[in-house]
Amino acid sequence: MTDEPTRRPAAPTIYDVAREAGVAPSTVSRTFARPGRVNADTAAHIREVAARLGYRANPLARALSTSRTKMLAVMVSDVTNPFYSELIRGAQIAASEADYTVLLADARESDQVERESLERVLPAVEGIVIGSSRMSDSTLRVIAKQKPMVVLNRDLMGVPSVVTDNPRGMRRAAEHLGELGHEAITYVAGPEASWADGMRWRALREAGHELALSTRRIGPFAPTTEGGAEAGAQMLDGPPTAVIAYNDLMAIGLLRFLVAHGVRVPEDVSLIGFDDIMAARLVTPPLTTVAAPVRAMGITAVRNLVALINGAHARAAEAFVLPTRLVVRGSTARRRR
Amino acid sequence: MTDEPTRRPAAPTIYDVAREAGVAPSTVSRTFARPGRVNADTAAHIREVAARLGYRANPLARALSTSRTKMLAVMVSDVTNPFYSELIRGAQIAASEADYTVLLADARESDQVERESLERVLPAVEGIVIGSSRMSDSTLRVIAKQKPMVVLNRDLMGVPSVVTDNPRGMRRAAEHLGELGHEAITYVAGPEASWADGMRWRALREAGHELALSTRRIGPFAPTTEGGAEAGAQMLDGPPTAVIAYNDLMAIGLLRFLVAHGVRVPEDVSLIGFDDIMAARLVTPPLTTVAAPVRAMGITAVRNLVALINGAHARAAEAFVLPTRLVVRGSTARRRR
DNA sequence: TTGAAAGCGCTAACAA
DNA sequence: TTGTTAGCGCTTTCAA
Repeated sequence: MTDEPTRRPAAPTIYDVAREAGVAPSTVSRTFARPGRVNADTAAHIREVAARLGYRANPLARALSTSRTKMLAVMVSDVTNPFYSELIRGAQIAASEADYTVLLADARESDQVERESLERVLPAVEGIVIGSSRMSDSTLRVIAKQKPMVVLNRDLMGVPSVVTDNPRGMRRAAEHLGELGHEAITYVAGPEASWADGMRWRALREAGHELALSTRRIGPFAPTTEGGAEAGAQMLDGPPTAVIAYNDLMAIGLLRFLVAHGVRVPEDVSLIGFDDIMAARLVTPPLTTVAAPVRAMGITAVRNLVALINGAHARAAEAFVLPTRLVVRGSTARRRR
Repeated sequence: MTDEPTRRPAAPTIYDVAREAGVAPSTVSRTFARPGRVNADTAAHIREVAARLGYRANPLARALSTSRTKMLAVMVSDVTNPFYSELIRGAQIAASEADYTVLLADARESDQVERESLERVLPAVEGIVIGSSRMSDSTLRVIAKQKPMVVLNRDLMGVPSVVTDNPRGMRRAAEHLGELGHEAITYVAGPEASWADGMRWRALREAGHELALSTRRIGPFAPTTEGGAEAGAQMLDGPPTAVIAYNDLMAIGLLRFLVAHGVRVPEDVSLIGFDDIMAARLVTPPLTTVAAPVRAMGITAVRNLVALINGAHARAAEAFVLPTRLVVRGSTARRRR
C-alpha cells in the first residue's frame, strides 16, 4: 500500500521566474515583497512570467528570512462548543484582513492535549489568542513573554485582554427578573477556575444588593448541558423561582432537565443564560440570555494581537470591554408563586 | 501607539545548543531529527543542554529543508456550522496522532473568501481535506494535482473520498416512516450543487419505489434553519404527513416554522433530519435524524490524507463509506390523517 | 559516530 | 532601479 510518493511537479521558485524573465532573483523577490521598489515595466513583466509559470512564493522560506510567519494561533478548549466556533469565525475574519493565517489549537478539554497542541503550534506563529485555557496564570505569563498574546475573558496582569461587560449584562438580567416580581435569584456556577464565572457571580451579588434581591449560588458545574442537568437535579426539591446560569449550554441542560421533571419554564422557574448561542433560540421555550458579541471578541482580539505584533505597546492595564445585551425570550416570566 | 516592538529574547537555535554542548550543529540536528544516528551519551547530553536552554526546533526552517511542513489544511464552508466543528474535531485528533498541525480554511459561505483562504493556506501544507467546497469538480481536481487531497461527501473522480452511507441511512428513514403508516414522503432539498443532496434524494426515490411509498421533492433551499423555514412556508397549505430534510439545521428550521404556524409535529407532520447535530436533541420535540459519524469522518479523512502524503496510492476508485444510523426521537409518529 | 559544508527558497543589505 | 552576496535555522550529503 505504501509506495513511492506520486511525482508531483516541483513548484516553481523565484529562480525559475528570474531565469525565465531574464532578471536577478532579488528583483523577482522585490516584485512580490516590496513592489514600488522596482520598475513598473519590469514588475509587470515579472508578474506575467510568474503567472505563466504558476509561481507562488513559498511562505515558509519567506518566514525563515523575515521571521514573520504570518500565522496566528487561537487556542480554545473545545472547537465543538458553539461559543468558540463563533469566536474562531471572528478571529478568521480579522486575521485574513491582516493577511494572517490562523492555526487552531484545540485543547479538547484536556490539559495534556492543550500542552501538546500549544507546543506544536507556538513555534510557528507570531502571536497567540487564548480563547480559553486551563493553564495557570503564571504559565500563561511565561508564554506571553515569548510571544505576543491576547487573552479572552480572563485577567492576566501584563497581558492585554478582551472581555465582555459581565457586570452590566448581569445587572440587566437581575433587573429584568426584578421587574418580573422575582425576589430571589439562584446563580448556577460554571467552572471554578473560570474568571468569567467569578465576575458573573460577583456582579450578581452586587446587583442583588442594589436591587434588594436575595441571591445564592450553587455549583460549580461543568459548563455543558450535562452540568446544567446536574444543577437541575440539585434544585429539584424546592426549585427557586429565578435562575441565572453561567452560560447557555448549562441553562439549556437545566431547562430540559426541569421540564422533564415536571417543573414548568417559565411558569414555575424563570431562567436566564449567558452568550446567546444558536441553540438558545431553538429550545422550547427559547432562552432569555445575556448575549455576548462573540464574533466581535474574536475580531477585537486578533486586531489587538496584530497591533501587538507590529510593535504596539501592550496597554495591558485596561482590558477591552465589549458590551453585552439582554435578549429577552420565552424562558422568563412574571413570578407566579 | 505603534512603537518599536518589545524586545523578546531570540529563541535558541541549533547553534547555541551546539556551542553550549561542545558538538557540531549537525550533531544537534541529528539528535532530534534522526536519533539513533548519534551516540546515546552524546544524545543525552545534547538533550540535556537543549532542555536547559529551552531549545525548540524551528518547524519552518525544518520544513524548508525537508519540504515537510507537517501541516494540513481542512477546508469547510462554515466553521460555525456544528457539523463542521465536529468534523474539525475529528481532523484534529487524527492530525495530532500523526504529528500534524491543522490549518483551518473557512470559506464563510463565500466563493471569494474560499479562494483567498485556499491561496493563503495551500502553499504551507502538505495536503488538504475538503470538508466542503463550492469549487467546481475541475478546479478541485487541478488542486488535487498539486497537493494530496481527500474530499468528504463528494465524488471526485481520481480523488479519494470519505462519504457517509446515505443510501442505507435514507432507506432506514423511509422504512421508519413507512412503518408508522405514512404513504407519501416529501424531501426538502439542500443546496443544488451538493453531492450529498443528490445522493439522498436519489436514495429516497429508490427506497420509496421499493417500499411502495410515493415521494416528492421541494427545493433547493439553503442548508440552514432559514432554508428550512422557507421550505415550511412553501408547504403551509396542505402540508405532507411525512418530511425528510437534507440536514438537521433545515429540519429544525422547518420544525419551528411549522409549529409556529399551528402545524403540530409529530401529530400532523412527521419530520426527519440528517446528521444528528447537538441541536437536534435540544429542540422540542427532539428530532428524529439519520446520524452521521462526523467525527469519524474527520479522523478517516485525515488518516487517509496522511497515508497519501506518505506515498500511499490513491485508491480513488472506491470511496470510504462510513455507516449511518437512524436515531428515532420525538419528531416522528404514527400517521393520523 | 562525528564534523564540515552545501543548500532549501526567500529577503535584505550593500554596491553598482 | 537592479544585481551581488550573505544569511534565516535546519537537514543532508560527504569525508574524516
